Amino acid sequence: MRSFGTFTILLSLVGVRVDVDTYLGSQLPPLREIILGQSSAYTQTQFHRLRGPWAGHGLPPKSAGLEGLPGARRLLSLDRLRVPRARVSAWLVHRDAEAAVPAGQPGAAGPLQDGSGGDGGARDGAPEQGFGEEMEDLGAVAAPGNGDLTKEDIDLIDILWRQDIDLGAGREIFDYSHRQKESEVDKELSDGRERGDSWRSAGNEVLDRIPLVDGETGESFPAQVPGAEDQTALSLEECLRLLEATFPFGDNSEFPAADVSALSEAVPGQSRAPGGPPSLLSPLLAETESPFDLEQQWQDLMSIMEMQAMEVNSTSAESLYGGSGGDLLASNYSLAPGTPINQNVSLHQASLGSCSQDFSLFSSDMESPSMAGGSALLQLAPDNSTGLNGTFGSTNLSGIFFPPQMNGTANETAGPELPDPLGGLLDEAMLDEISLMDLAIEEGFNPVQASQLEEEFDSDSGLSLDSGHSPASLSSSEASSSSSSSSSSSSSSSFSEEGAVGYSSDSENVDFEEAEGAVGYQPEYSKFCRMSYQDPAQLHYLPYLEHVGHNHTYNMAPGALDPEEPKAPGAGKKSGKEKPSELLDKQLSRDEHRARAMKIPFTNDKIINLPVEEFNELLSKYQLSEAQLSLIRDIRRRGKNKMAAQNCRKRKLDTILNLERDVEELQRDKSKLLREKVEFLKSIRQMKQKVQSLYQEVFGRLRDEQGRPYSPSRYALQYGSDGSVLLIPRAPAPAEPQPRRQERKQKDRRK
DNA sequence: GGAACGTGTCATAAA
DNA sequence: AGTTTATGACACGTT
Repeated sequence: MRSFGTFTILLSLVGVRVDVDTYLGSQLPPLREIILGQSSAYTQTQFHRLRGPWAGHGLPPKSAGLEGLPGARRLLSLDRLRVPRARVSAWLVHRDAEAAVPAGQPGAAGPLQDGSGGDGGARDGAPEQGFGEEMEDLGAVAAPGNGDLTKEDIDLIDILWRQDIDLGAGREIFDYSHRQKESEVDKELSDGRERGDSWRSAGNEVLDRIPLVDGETGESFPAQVPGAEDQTALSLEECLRLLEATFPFGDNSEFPAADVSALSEAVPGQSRAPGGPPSLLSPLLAETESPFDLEQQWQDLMSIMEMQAMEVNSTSAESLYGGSGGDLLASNYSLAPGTPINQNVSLHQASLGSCSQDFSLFSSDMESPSMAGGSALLQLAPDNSTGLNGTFGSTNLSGIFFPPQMNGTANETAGPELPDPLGGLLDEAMLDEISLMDLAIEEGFNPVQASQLEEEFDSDSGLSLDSGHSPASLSSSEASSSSSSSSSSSSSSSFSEEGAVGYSSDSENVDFEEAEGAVGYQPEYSKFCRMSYQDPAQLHYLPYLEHVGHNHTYNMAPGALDPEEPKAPGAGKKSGKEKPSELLDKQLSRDEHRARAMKIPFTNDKIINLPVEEFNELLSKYQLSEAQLSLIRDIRRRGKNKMAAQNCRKRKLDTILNLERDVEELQRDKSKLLREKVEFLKSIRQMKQKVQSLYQEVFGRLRDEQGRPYSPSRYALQYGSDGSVLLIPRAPAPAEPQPRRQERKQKDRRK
């Protein structure tokens, strides 16, 4: 059974009774699956089936009115919509703000999308459609300030969204958020304001009106500064939403279940701290800006690369990737030779350069809302929002887990921050990945390959290890190898081939050596039948040829047919008197000529291919001179060595081909691993975002004895290994005494 | 004419 | 010890 300890933590902090049944009754998918995007386990159909009831019917009425926590919502929304996500988020923020405004807020851009609230049932269709609707809304509701989404932008978003769908891991997240957003909007428009819970409505308004800073994109949307009354309590939906957006696991493997009483104790005056939630939540959201920004920069760059790959891919005959960004990246490397360098640079920028820049990598259209959000943030929380951006903007990724430096000292990064187990990992992993990518670029192979792509990758010329050995050439070589093998085993055409291969117009006589090498007259023929002469069954054929093609050397006296005879074969070969015999001579190997010259009574095939016993037996049958025996032995030796050389070369070639194949395979594996690494990095990033969000949320709701919020610059939450949560003071400020320094609260609980 | 390639041959080592 | 096989090196012809 799933534990909802995390619920307990949050809900107890905000003074809301936990009703797990409400969650369970909401027919929500398991938090783990929704949030973590184990989604990948779902097929698209399954997912739509999964989200169907929720999207169609919305949350149960009991929990339906929560439009709050836009930031938390956006933690999930469009998480994988990288570059365009910023724009989409801007639009979402805008829409949220507008949704909150209809109550009469001046400056509302106009009527909110009716469709989004009423088309929940229709969203069960293909995700493309759903998003298409979104995009229509997006285009229609584009905010004057930041919503100048062009058709190109929308197309880009759509492409990336489809890409996310292909990625598998992203679609659920997206759809979940999408669904959630629909639900929220729907509730906002329909019954959200009719809710009798005035406090909740007020809270929602505040939450909706505070400067919205997209936790993922870092974009801020200038919303109207609310009355900023105290807003502490969250509805169950808010908590659910927050939890879902924060914790990936329902069983709270990372955060032990909280004890309600202990947590309540830890947050005295929790419920009515004036200006609490807005001032805390907004900096919370703002704080997420920079870390998200950093990582999103990286992610955006990845997305861009994927886009490039996609574009390149779309033009190529073979669709190299059907899956992940890594694949896209890989294909990008392979298919777009010009791009790798840019990607490389981009990666470096994202990982290194981005650490020192806040939004520099983003276009102006993104900076705009961010800046606006920042200013609004200062307005809302003048006492603790200062330097937030600076702090996180200059913090590397490893600092994402550090307690929020909500106050002052922008560069006070040191502090008693919590250790960041994932931060270092992420940094290292990113560095490794970058190095891997660099390596990949250096090696000229595509780094990332989806498992799905593996078959496709086989045809991926991007490996470009050896363009000459493309699968076609490989197969052809294999075919030739096999053919040669088969021919060697079949032995059918062997002997005729022997004649072709072995016989040129030469003889071995020293005088004839100039003709050596004529063997290669028919390379093709010999290539196909090179091993055929191993077949003894064909040995009888050669005598026939010998007799047919008479050699003028035969005219020589046996005594004159000394193997060392200088002139006879050569003269005959070059005489040109008898063209037919000359042609025939050219088909004879030197050894054949020698054998003829020496009047060897059996064929060279026999000489070469007969087993030793039979060969010796054959020799015993004839009265052969020593010269003849020597020639026969040489013929046999050379013949065997000739075959051996052919086999050796064939083996060598096969070895080369196999090695190339192995290299290809290893590169595929490497690419696959790299792609998996990228996926893991994404997961880690998401986890960190969620954990950070929860941290900030929890911390922001802590109150001291006087009901005042704790200063993030002075205190921090620390998670104990035993599951306890401690409020610990930060490093003491040199000038200012720490009144609550000794204060130490333990919120508690056990798993 | 020279490079690349294919082939045969030799020398040598190992089986 | 002789034979077979494997392989590097070389030479030569062909393209």
